Formats: sequence, structure tokens, C-alpha cells
Amino acid sequence: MMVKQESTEEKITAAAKKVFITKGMMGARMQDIADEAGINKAMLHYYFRNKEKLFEKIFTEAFTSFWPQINNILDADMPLFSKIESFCHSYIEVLLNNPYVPIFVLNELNRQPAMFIQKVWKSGPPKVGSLIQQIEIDVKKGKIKAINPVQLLLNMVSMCVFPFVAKPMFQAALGMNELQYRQLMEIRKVEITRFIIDSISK
Amino acid sequence: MMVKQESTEEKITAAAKKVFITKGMMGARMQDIADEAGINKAMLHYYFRNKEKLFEKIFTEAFTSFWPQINNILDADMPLFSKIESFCHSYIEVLLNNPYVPIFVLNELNRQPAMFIQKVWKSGPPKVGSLIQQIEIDVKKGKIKAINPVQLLLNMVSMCVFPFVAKPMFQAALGMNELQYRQLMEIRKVEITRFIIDSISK
DNA sequence: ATTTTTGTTAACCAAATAGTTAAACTGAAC
DNA sequence: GTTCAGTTTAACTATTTGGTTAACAAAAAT
Repeated sequence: MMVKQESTEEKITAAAKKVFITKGMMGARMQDIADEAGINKAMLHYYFRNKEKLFEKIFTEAFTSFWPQINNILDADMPLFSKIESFCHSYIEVLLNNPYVPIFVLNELNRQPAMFIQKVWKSGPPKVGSLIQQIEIDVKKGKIKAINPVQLLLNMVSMCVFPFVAKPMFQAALGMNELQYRQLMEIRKVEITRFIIDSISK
Repeated sequence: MMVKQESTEEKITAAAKKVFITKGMMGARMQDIADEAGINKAMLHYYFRNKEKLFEKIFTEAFTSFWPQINNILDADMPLFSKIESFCHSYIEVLLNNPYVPIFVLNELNRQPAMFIQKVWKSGPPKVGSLIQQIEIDVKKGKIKAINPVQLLLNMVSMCVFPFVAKPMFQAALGMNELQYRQLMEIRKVEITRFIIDSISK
């Protein structure tokens, strides 16, 4: 049986990702990461100079791995309703596969707002203009109800992301297990889309 | 001119609140809190035995100070649409006065889900049943469109809270300053209410 | 006035934790 | 098989940080 060979560097990044995402920059211990990777702590400093460098790599990697997936939809050439559907479905699907990333990103972001904008969005800032314009046009044409495009955008993102950020709270409040919550999110893809379109349709 | 006298204990709790909320439990340093309060570090241990005790006090205080404000609305005896309006207005108003509390709570909650449910919700668990029932009844009566009550609840909470949790991100993406963002939230009280009611109205 | 209790401080301690080093191991090139 | 660069390890160091202590000051009780 073939065993996938994993380089030490890969072991480290995988372990660091897990530990940083679950415990945050301040909560993570270098020893935890070493243990998780099953290697000596000194290796962390051999491959990455220090904790900060390692963290930065993981953070940007985690963020840039799923950010484009959402960002591109905003820029796609589609009718508004299709775009809304596509956005909700893709966003929730991505989050189902990376449920702990948003709280991680938001948390670190609140501590270092400047770093974020500078380093993480230098390459791919949010392509939000296209959607905003599209909404404005459809409002003017009378295709949808009058609504502030920014508010609509906030609504869309909020409804997709927040249930993942506040998962433990909702789970406790609603008395749901992992599977039930996951199913709720699965259904949510279509429920949210309908909810939004119902609201803005004339 | 009268100067308000602040006891050492009050100085500590005020400083601890500020530091814990901005840096989190793990990120906060006892020395930071002492400096912020303008006192000797030993005083922290004199009034509160250790960091954990101090943190717990701040956490529960921060949480229980605004949780009931929202929770009670869920239980109020009102028609559904009024309740939705009341909920959105109150929730956002409370958050405008405590903008950093949600990310703080959610963050610590993700690290200690058990502690939360046990200690913080022992006294006042979410009164969510009343609203759920109310939605179900109005759906059956045909007063509103068919919708999963839980999903509607998630939508309401998400749209209210998330813009505060992700404030730095939205602010950067939309190029807004503090005042502009605040105004956006102010408007949001009524915009969100309308958005929801438009969606579920027949 | 004197004692006792409470509040406050600087200096110190112990544990945790990031980071370093020197030696040992490995595997390929010669 | 010797050498040599890259890799890995155990032991160590330096620093940070939560927590303690003993002396001191202020206030309250006697």
C-alpha cells in the first residue's frame, strides 16, 4: 500500500494551520504545532524563522485559498438573480469545507486591521463594484424594488457567513448536533437565495 | 468642578474590560491591564485572585449586560412584524453602543463552548421558542409565506450582528470611515426590518 | 494616641514559552 | 568510504508573564 510522503515543511504548515486556526495567533504554542506535526520544535525555526513569520504564512494561505472563490463570483457576468444564487451557494459550500476559517480571519483582522488590507488585499481586493452597479441598474430599470446596494451586499454576506462564525452559540440555542447543523447549512443555500430574491422582487 | 472618584476596583474592571475585549483572553497581559488602570500589577491579584477569575468576571459582565436586552424582545407579546422591527432596532442600537462585544464573545465562545452554556446561559437561556411558534402560526394562518422559522431567526440575527463582527473588513472593502459606517448601521435598523418583512410578506 | 485592618508598592519568584546552538544523523556526490 | 550540504535532535538560553512576598502607607477601630 502506497503511503503519501509528506515533507517536513508540509507537515509543519498542516499542523500550524490546524493549531493557529483553532487557537488563534496568541493562543497557539509553538510546542503544540511541533507536537501536532510530530517533529522537533527546532524545525519550526529552521523552516520558518519565528512564530510571526509562520503565522503570517498560514494566515495569508488560509485566506487567499478561499477568498478568490467568492471574490470571482462578484465579478462574473451574469444576471443579478443568478449571481445572488451563485454567490450564496458557493459561499456556503466553501464555508462548509472551511468552517473555522471565518472566525479565525475576523478575529485576527480585528487585532491587525492595517496588516490585513496591506498584505492580504494587495493582490486581490474585493470586486464589489460590479455587483453594486448591477443592483443600481436593476433598481433604475424597475426590475427590483428600491434598495441600497451596500445594504443588500451586507445582507448577503452576513446571512452566509455569520451562522458559521456563531456556530457554537446557535448550536447551543437550538439544541443541534454537528450533523443537524450541517444539514441546516446545506438547506440554507437555497433558503437564503429565495429569501433574498423574495425580498427584492417586485 | 467635581471629579468623579473611581475606586481601585472600578479602575481595574474598566481597564480589564477594555484590554480583554480588544485583545482577548490569551492576548491580554496582566501588565497591560495594570498600566491601563494606572495601578500596580499586584493590585489585580489583590482584588481578583488571578487572570482567569478576572476574565470570567469581565466576560459574564459584558455578556449579561446586553444579552437580556435582546433576549426579552424575543419573548415579548407582540404581533410578528412588530417583533421583527423591535428586534432589529433594539439589537443594532445595543450593538452601536457595544460594537466590540460580539467578536469578543464569539471568539471566546469558540474556544470554550462548554463553559459558556454552563455559566452564562444557566440563568437566562435564549427565549427563542416563542418567536419560532409565532412564525409557524403565521405561516399556517397564511399570513406570511412558508419559511423555516429557524432559518428566519438565523437571518435576523446574522444581518444585525455580522456587520459589527466584520466591521474592519467591510470598512476596508467599502472605503468608509468610522462616521460613515456608523450612519450605515443607523440606517440599517429600518432597512433590515423592511428587507425581512418584504421577504416574508405575501 | 495606639493598634489593627485594609490598601499599595517594588522587588522578587517560578513557570511557561519563544528562540538558539552544537552535535549527530542522512543521503547524495565524489 | 570520505566528504559535505542539508536535515534533525536534545539540551540549553533568554524573555515574557502570571503570580507572590515583604515592607510600607493610609485608614479605621480601639
